[in-house]
Amino acid sequence: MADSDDPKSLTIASRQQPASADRVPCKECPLIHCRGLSAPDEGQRAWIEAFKSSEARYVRGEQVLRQGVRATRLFTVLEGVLIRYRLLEDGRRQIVNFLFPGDLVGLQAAFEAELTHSVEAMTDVRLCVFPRDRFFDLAVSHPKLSFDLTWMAAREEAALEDHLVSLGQRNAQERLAYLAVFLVQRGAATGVSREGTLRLTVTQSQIADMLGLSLVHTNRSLQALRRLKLVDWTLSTISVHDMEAARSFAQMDGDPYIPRPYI
Amino acid sequence: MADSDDPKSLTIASRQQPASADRVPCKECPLIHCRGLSAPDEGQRAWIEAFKSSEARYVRGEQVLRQGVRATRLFTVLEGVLIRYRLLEDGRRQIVNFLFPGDLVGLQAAFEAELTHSVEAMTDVRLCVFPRDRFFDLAVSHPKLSFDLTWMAAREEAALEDHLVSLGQRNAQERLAYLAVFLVQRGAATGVSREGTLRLTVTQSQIADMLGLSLVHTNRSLQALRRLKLVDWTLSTISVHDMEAARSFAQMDGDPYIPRPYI
DNA sequence: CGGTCGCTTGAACGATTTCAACACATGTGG
DNA sequence: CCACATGTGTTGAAATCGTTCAAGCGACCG
Repeated sequence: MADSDDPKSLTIASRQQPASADRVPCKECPLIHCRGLSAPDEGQRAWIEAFKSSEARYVRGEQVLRQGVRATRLFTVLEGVLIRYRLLEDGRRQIVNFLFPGDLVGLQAAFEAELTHSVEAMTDVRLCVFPRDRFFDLAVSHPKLSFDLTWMAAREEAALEDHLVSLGQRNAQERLAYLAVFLVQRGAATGVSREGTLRLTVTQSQIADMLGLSLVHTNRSLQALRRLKLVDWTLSTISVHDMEAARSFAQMDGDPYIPRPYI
Repeated sequence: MADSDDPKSLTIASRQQPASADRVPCKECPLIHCRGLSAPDEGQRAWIEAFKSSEARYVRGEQVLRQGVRATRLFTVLEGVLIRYRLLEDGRRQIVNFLFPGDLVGLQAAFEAELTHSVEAMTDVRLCVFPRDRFFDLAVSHPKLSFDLTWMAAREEAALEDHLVSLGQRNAQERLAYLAVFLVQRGAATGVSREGTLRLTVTQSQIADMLGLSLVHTNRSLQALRRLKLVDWTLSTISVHDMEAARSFAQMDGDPYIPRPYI
């Protein structure tokens, strides 16, 4: 495989060929019905269909993109959840964000830049694959798509801003509450889960690496939130019993439900 | 002024009308000669010229955009430095990023979203003003510009990712070293300063609010870095004596000098 | 001159990390 | 089947990093 996004995982998974056998036509894109996503119209979907080169699948734990390489493809999440993280040389890891259906994966690749982060599947995932080389055609041929692309980049930037505020200003319990609410709401908006609860396997070690906390302190703070009856976060399930209480505990403002465009 | 980006500052500055009297033609854009910036070609500059509605000036301390409002204009930095920050309800402040010449200000405004942050001038600044309403024309009429726009959004996202890693994984001294290097290099790339030193007035309180540290601890860590002869950061000047040493102290990787497009 | 701003210092306190151990479930090879 | 390793969560105790409170200093300004 000449491609640099070799899906060999550092952690768990055994090697697995992305099976691009079946392929969902964009006209029947399952994401159309997500209330958190605003679908492109039929004409756009036809055009996207032509742009899309294939579909890829990865199992939980596999790496989709690796930090430091120049990838030749970009992706869109069709199904499943992934994380995006950066490793420092001494092994410290910062999880930068979670990726849900409709999200763009590896936008940096479009600019021929070295990736500054890796991407790993948190669940089994299906991705739409787009070739980098024809990426520039997008802007030329279909301005609305290009506009949406900028929109998506801006939206991701806003999410990172939120996380930044969290790491900079909130203490451990507030960060946890914030992240729980963030994930549950993103899950609900993208059809991964129903309101208030998200079934997703996240280890405490991953939570710690997202929030810049030690594993031990993450564990204790999680217990504290459970006692407060604000958030109950287990290995397989995140539940926020009282969304409003949790939001105000974490000092979250702003509308949770702005529908996002996707490609 | 019907516009919601009223430049009345919460902090210092007295009210000042943006004087759009003189206006630099884009063909003679002073940023052309910045080695850190890759200028649009002549054709593009002509088109940008038409898109640009005016120029605005703000003095140090003035607010350019205010969190929570829907702005009708977006800006580009022609000269000077600004900060972008978010306030929490209880008064905590997180500075999200610094803005240098060539940077886009208020991209969120383009999508009719409420701004999630405020923007304030750190020095006297000159901004190019673009109307939000004609923004969509950009994508339609000139794909390359639209492409650059996405590029800029992606670049800003990458910067936030860097800051996020800093807040999540680095201790106080490392964060300070990282920020100093970041600012000095951005300054050098955009012609604000010469290599190794940046003349820019930043209070320790602002540094603290950027790095998620208390004022007192910021002060002590700054002194420690001075004793280590890594970074000497005073109210008016940031100097990094040994760039390589500072970079490795802060565990920074990746190329500092990727030329950025601007508009 | 009083007042504000930015910086500095000391000391006590508290949040978070680190070290170390153990419990529990799962999977694997002998 | 057991023995063993591995991944995840939990707990206790000590150490460290960072915060908070409180005070003082010099510069600048009206």
